[in-house]
Amino acid sequence: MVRKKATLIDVDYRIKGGKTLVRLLLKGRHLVRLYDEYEPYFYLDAPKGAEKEIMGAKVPSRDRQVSPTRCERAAMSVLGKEKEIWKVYCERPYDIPHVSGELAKKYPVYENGIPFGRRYLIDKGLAPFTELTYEREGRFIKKIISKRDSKVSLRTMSFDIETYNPKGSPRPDKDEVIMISYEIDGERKVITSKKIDRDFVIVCKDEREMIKKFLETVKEKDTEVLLGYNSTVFDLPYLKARADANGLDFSIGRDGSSFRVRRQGIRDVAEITGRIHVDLYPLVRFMGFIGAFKVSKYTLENAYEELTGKKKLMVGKLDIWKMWDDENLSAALADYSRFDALATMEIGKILLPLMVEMGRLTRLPLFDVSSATAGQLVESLLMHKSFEHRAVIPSKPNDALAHERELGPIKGAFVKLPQPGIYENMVVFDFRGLYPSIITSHNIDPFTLNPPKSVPDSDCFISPNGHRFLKKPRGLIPTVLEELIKMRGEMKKRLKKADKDTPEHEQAFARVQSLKILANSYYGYLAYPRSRWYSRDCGESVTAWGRHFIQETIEKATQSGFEVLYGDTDSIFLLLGSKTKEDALSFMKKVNSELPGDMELELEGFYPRGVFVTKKVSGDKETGAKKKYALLGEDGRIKIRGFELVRRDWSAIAKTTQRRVLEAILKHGSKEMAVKVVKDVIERLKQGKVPLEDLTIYTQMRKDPRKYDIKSPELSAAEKAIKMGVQIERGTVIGYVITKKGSTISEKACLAEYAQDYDPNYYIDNQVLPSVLKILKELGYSEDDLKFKGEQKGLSSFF
DNA sequence: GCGGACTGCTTACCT
DNA sequence: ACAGGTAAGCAGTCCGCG
Repeated sequence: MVRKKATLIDVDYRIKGGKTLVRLLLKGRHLVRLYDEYEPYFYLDAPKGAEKEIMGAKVPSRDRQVSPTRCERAAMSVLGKEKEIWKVYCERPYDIPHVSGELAKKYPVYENGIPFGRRYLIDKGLAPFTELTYEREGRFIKKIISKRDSKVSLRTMSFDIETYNPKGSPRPDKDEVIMISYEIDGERKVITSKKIDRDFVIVCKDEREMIKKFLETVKEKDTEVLLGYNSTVFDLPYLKARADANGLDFSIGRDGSSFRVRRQGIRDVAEITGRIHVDLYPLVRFMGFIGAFKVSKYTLENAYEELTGKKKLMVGKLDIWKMWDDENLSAALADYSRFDALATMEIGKILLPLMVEMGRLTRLPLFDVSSATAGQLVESLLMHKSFEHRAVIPSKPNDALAHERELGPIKGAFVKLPQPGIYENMVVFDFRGLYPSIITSHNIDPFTLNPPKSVPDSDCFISPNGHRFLKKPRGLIPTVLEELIKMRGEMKKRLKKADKDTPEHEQAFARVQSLKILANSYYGYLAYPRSRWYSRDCGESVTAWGRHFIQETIEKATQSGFEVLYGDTDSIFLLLGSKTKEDALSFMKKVNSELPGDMELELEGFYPRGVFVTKKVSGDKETGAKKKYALLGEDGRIKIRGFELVRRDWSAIAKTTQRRVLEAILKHGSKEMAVKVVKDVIERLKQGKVPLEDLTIYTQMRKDPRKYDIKSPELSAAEKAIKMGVQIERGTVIGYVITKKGSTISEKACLAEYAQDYDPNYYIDNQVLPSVLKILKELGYSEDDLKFKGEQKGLSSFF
């Protein structure tokens, strides 16, 4: 028996000799794989006398008829009630869905659909990135003695490929890989088959040797984490296809295997045995989606530039093959290729610490956490906590139930209609973590919901829509959420104390971030139709209380003599008017003294000026627009929400002009300046002086280009490009320009790369003017002033 | 035959 | 594939208009 220490990295399982062996990947000085025997099982809520019936179940599994191996009674908390149920064991993890599926026809089944590696982590109370002290015998773990947080560093390689693309997009069956760049341990190289005079270039005799060299390097460097950018969809499959074409095994795994692509939700993930493949592209998108890091475009270039603040070396994608063919330019192409590996590595350095902390927190291994959805993060932690509380983990709903849940969406938040205009001296308050604090303050949980009638109202929280929640005992979800909020508070203190640019600071930052992301996802998970802990009544109650508190606060503010301009979900915008900042703060204090539990109204800020605009409507009803405003902060910065300016599907020319108009009005209070800005831009547009990149409109194709019902400008541009050989599929963000050629806007649309000219009238009438007029209108320009009734030329004639 | 009102599809935003 | 609420563009259709 040997006592050892190592950090837990990953976990999966193998079947050997009819036994299921959990396989742990640990890192001490080196990576080691150790095994532990563990039996797969699920729970069944069947009567005491059902043993014969359970053991008698016989169903086809993967390769043969299987039955449970044994079963036993277990005392558990089942959907909020203490009772005895059956714990049913099977030989192999993949027998579980078959056997439980059969028995589910008659009795409720719990804890299904848990991947076996995770099952093991849950039952042993283990989290990735913790250091285990354990006793081992041969290749088996005998006993885990202790565990603690660990700062493990993983050998990380970034990589990227360039391909020959004379037809626009490269064709994996014909077009060669011309460069493979990578970075590991500060060594940044480009593998290529052309003699290029650069000291970082590794020259191979042909494509086959290049791929071989790359695979050897991955192996020799003992790569533990492999970072790519869109590598699941592009680099890995392309390399594999080229390896096949060259009669080469694409043996990138630690055991010499290739990679496996698995469908996860709507996207694919690529797994590599013995290494952790992290595709940063979906990760960058996910970060934006949950509001952690937001980038305006998801290209490697843009993500790198916006996340690091540095400029990336670029070449035109369509020129790559020409550069390769041109002796004078192939060195520049190598520089670019090498930069891709660097950019990928740098993005990894920003996102990986966050993934590691999120993994620790949710107990998910790095690969899983890097490819997880928000729902999986929440669910993972809840499953662990549920186990700790000896409560059965609810099963995932089947498709029929999930679809049924989707049919009745839950009523959401309240948004107050603003009165359009320009205002001075405002104060904005918002509820800190509104939904999480509502959940913890009212003990909202599927199993504290609707107690028996015999429980008096005084022992319940009653939601505005009439649902009752037991005050005691605490539900699992409020308990876990409360822990997260508390941890975040403590971690924020630690973050403040830590010196910048230290490992402590980086870790505290990543933890604060992870905790925030996670805590904010609980409400969504409760109302998510495929959630194990779905409860329509809970979800409805959270939003009902949300609407209740924001509306109550608006009433209180009005009664206290403030004019309430706007509010959305958890925020209220007040006009100070004759009142002082102190009055506002004492109002906030008063509100807080009347709020229950953890709920708190916070000062978001004071704003000397702000503007709300009119909603664009056909007809003559004029109302304010929700979710669109601009505020001038006391520090001179402008906070802009919802305007064209913050949308990627508007051209830069419209957006910068709108920004300059807002600055002229909010900062300088000058409408003359604003009008001059607009006149100048229109003049430049008319003279054809505006570069195409300022006119490009970016839109994501959210469907397969063949599956649209109607023709839109972006679809029309995409179709033209596809004809020329450009690859455009679901998810591609395309940039297009409205050109002079054609009659409808769609006909005029053309992919930016191929555009030769632009239609100034479109950019004046449909881009610049609409986006600035809605603001200028608040300065007293009347509708008629701006429209020039009867004028056929449209708005452009006004300026 | 033309413009305005309106609808449906679509995207991207706010919290 | 965590939720709902919202604005707004463009294409297409309907409707009035002697």
